[in-house]
Amino acid sequence: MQAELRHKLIEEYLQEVEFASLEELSEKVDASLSTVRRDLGQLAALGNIKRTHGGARLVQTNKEEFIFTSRQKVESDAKERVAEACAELISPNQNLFLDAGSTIFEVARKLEDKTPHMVTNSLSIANLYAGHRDIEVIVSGGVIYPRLQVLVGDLAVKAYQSFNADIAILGGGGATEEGIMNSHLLLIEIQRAMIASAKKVIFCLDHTKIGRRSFTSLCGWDAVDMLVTNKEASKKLISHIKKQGVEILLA
Amino acid sequence: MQAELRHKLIEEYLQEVEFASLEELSEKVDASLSTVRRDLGQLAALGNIKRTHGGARLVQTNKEEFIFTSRQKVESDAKERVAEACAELISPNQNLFLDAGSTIFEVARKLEDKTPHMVTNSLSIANLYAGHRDIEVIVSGGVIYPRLQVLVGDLAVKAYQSFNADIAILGGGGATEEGIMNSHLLLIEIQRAMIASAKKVIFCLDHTKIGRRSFTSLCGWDAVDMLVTNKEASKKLISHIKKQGVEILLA
DNA sequence: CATTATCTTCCAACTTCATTCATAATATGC
DNA sequence: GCATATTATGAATGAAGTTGGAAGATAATG
Repeated sequence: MQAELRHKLIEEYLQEVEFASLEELSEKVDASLSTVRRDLGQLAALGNIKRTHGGARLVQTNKEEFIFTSRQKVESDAKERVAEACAELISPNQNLFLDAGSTIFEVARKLEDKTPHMVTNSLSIANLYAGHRDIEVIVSGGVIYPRLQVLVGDLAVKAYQSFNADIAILGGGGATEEGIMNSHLLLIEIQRAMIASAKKVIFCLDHTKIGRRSFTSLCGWDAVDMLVTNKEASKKLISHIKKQGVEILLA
Repeated sequence: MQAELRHKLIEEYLQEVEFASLEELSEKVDASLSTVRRDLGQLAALGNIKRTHGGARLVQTNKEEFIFTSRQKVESDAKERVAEACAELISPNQNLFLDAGSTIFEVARKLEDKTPHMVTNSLSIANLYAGHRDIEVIVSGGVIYPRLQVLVGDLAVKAYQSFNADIAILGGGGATEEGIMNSHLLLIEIQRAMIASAKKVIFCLDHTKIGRRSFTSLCGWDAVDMLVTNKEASKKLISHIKKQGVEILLA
């Protein structure tokens, strides 16, 4: 097997599992431990991967989508581009549902000129526009989920059920051939309510999420109208998703 | 098992259970106590985790990070004393309704040790405890009223109607012989809902509000169980209010 | 103050690492 | 096509890092 092919396989595999041991990778690419060690050394030198004792992991791991503060530093370039592209899709005065999560927060930032009406369960987004006179923000209500700055629970679900949005903009923990996944059950419950009450459903996921698995399945691709991601996302998986009738926007 | 994987497992487990003993973790990741100890030391050094005697807990996201707490100026001495006195009245684990407004925000600050369950329509209070694991904060939902950091409207009213509180702690724009007044109709609508669903109603008003008129009448003294104010308040008016069956607390 | 639990420090067993070397695959020159 | 240079691979080796347990120090508990 070619070195290049191995490198690609290793990266893809790490996207799925976040962390893998040398032995695991050795078996996966059918090469000796020495070779895998060399491969990882090269990939690590390029910065694509972080080498650890006994294995390797994706860089950026631990940066879970739903953990961030409103004072966060600039997110990755990819995330910003995705957010920008998504915001472009919105026309003035549309009614939006906005999910919680760092990517969607970035989208919200870029919506200032569109003066949309937005419903959100993200405290961060609520704070962002709390002092803004021109933008109407409806907060869903709910119990504060510590650390995540998200409102969850019955109150939030009912709130989304009682509104109708033109577009729901959502994030997630990962996406595979089967559909979107997310890590927190409480969030999934709310995201499903958003999907049910919105005319159009757009997911914003940067390339690090494409191919990655997460804790629980949120929905299949049939529930999704559009996926906004960036060019670095796995071409193979993207075309597979496209075949399932999802409109794709590459930032 | 690799160190990296153990770290991930430990963090995930702590997110579930909040606190875990060494032994518990040792079993969970199938490693010796020594190893877990070392792992926790490393995670603690990174700040992801807080080490304790015999175990570890998640580090709480710092509430100081939030926009609104820092924006709050030091309030007047009188207001602070009123807030302190009001907080003293609360016993642990009571269910509270917390109004918006600067005085009530000060009360909320002082409730940290009481670990009450609170429902609020104040974004500032929501932010104050957004990262706090021990205090359950329910946000009412509603439309953000710009400048005031308050949620108003139907969603907020309905939220308060659907809960029952032991105590509602409210503020206002002014108080006269006839009762409490407030400036914003939208707020009054919500405050009335709070009063209707609470067993006990406490108003916190510093002396500058006593005797002052405001735009609209909120309620008469018959709806109020207790008034917390400070010694500088008009004695004459206070005794008049007392005669109407309102318990008075002078800070 | 005594008892127990937990922490720190240390060491031996074990795993993983970097380096070296021989062999296999690939490229280059004639 | 054949011989030779270049590179990639896999195994062997001592070095470095990791692990689990034991012993003494320290902290919690009644």
